[in-house]
Amino acid sequence: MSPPDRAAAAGLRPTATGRGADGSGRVLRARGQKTRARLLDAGATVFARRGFHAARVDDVVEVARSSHGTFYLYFSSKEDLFDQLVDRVATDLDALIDELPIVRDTEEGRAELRDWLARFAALYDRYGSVIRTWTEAELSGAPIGRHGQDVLARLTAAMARNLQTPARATLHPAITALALVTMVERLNYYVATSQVAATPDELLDTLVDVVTAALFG
Amino acid sequence: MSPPDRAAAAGLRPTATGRGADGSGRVLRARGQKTRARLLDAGATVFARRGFHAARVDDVVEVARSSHGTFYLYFSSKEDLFDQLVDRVATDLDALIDELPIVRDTEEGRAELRDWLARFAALYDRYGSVIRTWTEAELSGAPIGRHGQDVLARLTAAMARNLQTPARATLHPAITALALVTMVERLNYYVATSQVAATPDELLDTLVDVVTAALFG
Amino acid sequence: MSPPDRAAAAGLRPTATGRGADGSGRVLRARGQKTRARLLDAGATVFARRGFHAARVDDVVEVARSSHGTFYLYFSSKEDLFDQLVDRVATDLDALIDELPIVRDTEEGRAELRDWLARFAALYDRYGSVIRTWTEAELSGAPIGRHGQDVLARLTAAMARNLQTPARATLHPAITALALVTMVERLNYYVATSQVAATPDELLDTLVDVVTAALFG
Amino acid sequence: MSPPDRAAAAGLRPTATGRGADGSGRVLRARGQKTRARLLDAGATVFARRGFHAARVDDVVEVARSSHGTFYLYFSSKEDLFDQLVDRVATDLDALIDELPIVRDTEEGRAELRDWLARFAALYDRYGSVIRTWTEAELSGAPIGRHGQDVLARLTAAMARNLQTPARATLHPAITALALVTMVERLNYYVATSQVAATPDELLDTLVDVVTAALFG
DNA sequence: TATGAATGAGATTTCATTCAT
DNA sequence: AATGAATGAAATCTCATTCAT
Repeated sequence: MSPPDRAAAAGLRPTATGRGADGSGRVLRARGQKTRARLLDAGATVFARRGFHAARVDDVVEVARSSHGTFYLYFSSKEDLFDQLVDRVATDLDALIDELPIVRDTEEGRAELRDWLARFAALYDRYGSVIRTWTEAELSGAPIGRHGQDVLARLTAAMARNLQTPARATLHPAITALALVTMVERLNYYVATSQVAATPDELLDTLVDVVTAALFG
Repeated sequence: MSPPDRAAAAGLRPTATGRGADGSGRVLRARGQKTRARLLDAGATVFARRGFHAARVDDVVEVARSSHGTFYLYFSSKEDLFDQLVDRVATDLDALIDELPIVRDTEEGRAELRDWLARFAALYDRYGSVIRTWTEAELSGAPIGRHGQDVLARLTAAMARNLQTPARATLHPAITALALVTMVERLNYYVATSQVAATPDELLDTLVDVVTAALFG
Repeated sequence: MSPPDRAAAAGLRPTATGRGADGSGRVLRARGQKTRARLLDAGATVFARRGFHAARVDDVVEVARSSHGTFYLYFSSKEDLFDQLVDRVATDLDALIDELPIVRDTEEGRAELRDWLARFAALYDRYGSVIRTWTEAELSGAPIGRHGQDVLARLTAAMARNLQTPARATLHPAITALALVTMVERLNYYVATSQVAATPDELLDTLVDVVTAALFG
Repeated sequence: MSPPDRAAAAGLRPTATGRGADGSGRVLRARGQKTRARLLDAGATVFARRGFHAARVDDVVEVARSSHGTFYLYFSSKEDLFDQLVDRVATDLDALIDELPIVRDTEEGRAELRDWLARFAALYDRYGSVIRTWTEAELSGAPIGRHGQDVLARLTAAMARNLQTPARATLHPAITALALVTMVERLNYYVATSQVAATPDELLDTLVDVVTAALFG
């Protein structure tokens, strides 16, 4: 009745080496790797365009110039595709989070912050679609939503380290950090989706200004 | 938290005349008014839980303890229900936008800002579900999304008036305003959905601090 | 993501009264009862013709002159339909099992046995399709298969009571009983599916003879 | 239990010449023979586990540790694989049918019957999976099913020869024979699939007893 | 005014078969 | 001789909407 989940059974979880993570055996050759990557990219594109629910597998395979059958060779469901995209983004984002600098109100400090924000913007430009979809309701309860919340929590915690200075002792660290983080995320969102007319440079300059002001006002 | 008079008024305002919104010119008696209100409330609840796409008419009528047939007596489609909810929220929000004070770095100015933010929070507590769903709707470029964008634009414009002072002339007005607005919206979102542990008071205090700092840093 | 199973949630489990067995609320009116019955009958027909796997929901709704949507209003899946049919058959069969007579080698005893076998044949004629499908492989592990095994076990146990006489003490009760039961079932199968040319009367006469001979040989 | 020489011989007999069964006239070398045998064995296993319809080529090649491409090198379709398995079994079964003894109610006669039943059990142990699947195939009226019916008819006819004695002239020969045959088949089925707890010896003893009783009761 | 029932277009998913290496 | 990859027709299932009472 319940057919063995081929993709899952085959251990297709994404790994750069193309070897299933559970060691169950299936190894993807070059061509398979390419197809899988094409489907992941297409997924990012389509989820960005329509959100998780409105996105159809049909759209994904069309963008990837593949077929339904092929899709289910690599992903056990639409949700699985999203999961794997989330994994990818979370990994990249975690790496970035580790590098969030302690903001200083100096020429150098501002340069460091600006650089980090630029890298965040680059990542957002590529995978913002997935990040935005984290927010999409109903998923919030599911493990996916949780995953997104975890990353958000780590980012906020990293930002909160900036508030452990006497200067801003009066601010509630968790809330302030979250305020700054969401501001950064949303602004990137509005710029990435062209809902506000601003150049990337203007975005960065403003963010550096506002964040610094908030921290050292 | 949610101001009762506002909510009650908003519940009926769009059809205060008792005229059905489906263009049929049908006049609603007391019982019909009540059913319609129940469906609208249920819609807000369900859209909040699942988002626009994942929300099923089935869910709405179940929450409203009504039936499919009845639903289509009051709304011509699922989208229509959402539209009417948006109308309700947009009206209330526009009224609030008109009252956004010019922020001043004085005891009195902070009190005014705090008061405004409290009223925003109250509105968000009640109708945040719909506001959040705007984001999802925006992705599809539907007229609904446009409606949301308009309100956002008006709110941002109002906030931008705060930046036309010499003090902050260096900041990009549109972006900064948008940054502050989204920060306020998102923080309310995270508090309303209990994704961050903070009391409403802490939220308000922090927002007043950060907004003031950003404007007068 | 996982939409609430409408049929299951609605408590549509079959009950003559049309009230959900779990008391969850949904009550079927006359029309609904009729449609559900039509679908169950169609299921029996189609499963008989093609077996469980080859049967398509398409076939079932066509025979019932209904639609896909309606089908899933009453059954959560093809398997659920089968489950409910099994329930129905198992209940009837259990009632019959209780009445299996102790076989006696007298005119009267043979008449009793013949009568029972006739009733079994009637039931088999109606629901043999479902009974046969119990056998269909892979189902054996699933709860469905188990259900079938249970009924078989009860029938065999009832038959085994016939062997607790000194006369046949040398026979292995469980195996002998099973041998007789399967013989009865299979013969009905071959007659019902016209794979052997025999009249119902010939079938009954032969079965009475062989069973009696086996027990009193 | 399964007589090694028989099974081994049967494994290759249909293509003992090394000629592919797909009509391509391809001549198989040792390696090809081995692969083909592995696929046939895997087919028997999988058909047993899931039945004809539920069995996927995927499962077969996985059990055979081969690939889809290879499968279609040896078999033109899933049905072809089943056909070839049926051929294999039918050949063995026909040989056995020819040896069905005329049952006599003597020590020697019982020994002969017991020996024959033991050989049947051995064959069933090995290929019962395919025999069982005949039943499923019969439902669809496919040529495969017909094949199975033919073998059954021959077996029944052979058994019917046992009834042409004055002693049992009152019994309907075809039905009685079929009754005995199906009893033998089903009992082997239940023992082979461990659905009844009985040793092969108990099975044989009981079958000899019941068959003899039925014929000479 | 209300509602249970019915519908069918459209989405997801499966799997036998073919292809390219 | 072997195989990983790709395909698409066909199946299952969902749900917004209409119908009949």
